Amino acid sequence: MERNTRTAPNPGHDPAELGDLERGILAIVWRVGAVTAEQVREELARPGIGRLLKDSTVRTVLRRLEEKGYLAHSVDNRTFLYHPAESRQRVAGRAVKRIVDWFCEGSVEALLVGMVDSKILDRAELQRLADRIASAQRSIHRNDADAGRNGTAHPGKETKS
Amino acid sequence: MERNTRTAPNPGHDPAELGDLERGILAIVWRVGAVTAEQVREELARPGIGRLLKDSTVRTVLRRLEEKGYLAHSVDNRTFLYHPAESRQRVAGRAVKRIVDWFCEGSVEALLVGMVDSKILDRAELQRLADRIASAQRSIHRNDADAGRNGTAHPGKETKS
DNA sequence: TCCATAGTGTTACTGAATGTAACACATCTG
DNA sequence: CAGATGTGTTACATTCAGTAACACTATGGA
Repeated sequence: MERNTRTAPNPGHDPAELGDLERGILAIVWRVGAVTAEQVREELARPGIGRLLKDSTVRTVLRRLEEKGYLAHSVDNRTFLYHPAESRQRVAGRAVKRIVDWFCEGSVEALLVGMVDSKILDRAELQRLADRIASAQRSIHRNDADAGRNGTAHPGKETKS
Repeated sequence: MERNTRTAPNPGHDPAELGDLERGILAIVWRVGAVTAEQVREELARPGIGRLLKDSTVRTVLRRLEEKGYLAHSVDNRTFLYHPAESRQRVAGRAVKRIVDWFCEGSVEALLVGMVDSKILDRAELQRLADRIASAQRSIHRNDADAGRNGTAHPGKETKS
């Protein structure tokens, strides 16, 4: 029982419903790649942003993130090794889709207009973006076929006892 | 005292922290333009999506939305007339900025890549987007100067008693 | 063999945000 | 003046995220 790297119980969870700590921990996992609860705990403590959290706190959040489908874990010699179940970009993409659906009636174009309008994107940047879309598309094309999906599906390392 | 069309107490509120009902009501206000609590109530009841809410419920949510800076109201003959304090696009823009900052390290490009990656945007659409950015920019340029910011700052109609 | 250590599983408490609404108060109108 | 209409205030239940304690279980060394 208990096969490692189990499937996420709830894929496609709404990323807007992540709290600050959850987001922070997710960021760490994305950055580091595969972490233990202890590592996460240390990472969190580093910049003095937050005091050192209790071990159980970190583990609770990690578990919740797994339940929500953001993380998966494998068991490396009795220790949980959490790793991303989805790439950051994928999560971001879904989050933005929701926003576009809710507030822009599904029009990505309208969204970009809104971003410029609210000074989030200036026209120069938008132009740069347009210029680069072609190359981005090429890169996407590559990723379409190989395992390059940043962070999705970690290569095995399962040394289950 | 109590000048009408008061200033939003909390502009720039995080749009991710809106509940379903709040979002729904906001959508109605954006669609209709300026509404009374009663109108909102009727609109909400229409598709049978939710049962008819009590009047006080709707008013509470409207008030909260105003507190959060999404709506403003003017008093038309003793009746509150709520109207958008910010355009949908602007709100969407802010929401997306947060997401980009959190999940894409500020790179809108990475976001677009992620959207394609998670099938939210297909390459054809992205291409169309690129093709249209120039014209969108022209349109933005126009909006830069005139009052065209969809939904922001409603023209007066204040018939305060 | 037996215990200390390292890790996990389970359960819980608190505060904030939302959905939902009752009730009291004010004002216009017939 | 009474009723209708509309606002102000207050409240309660739920849900979620932050935070953590405590119990349980292998594993490795004395």
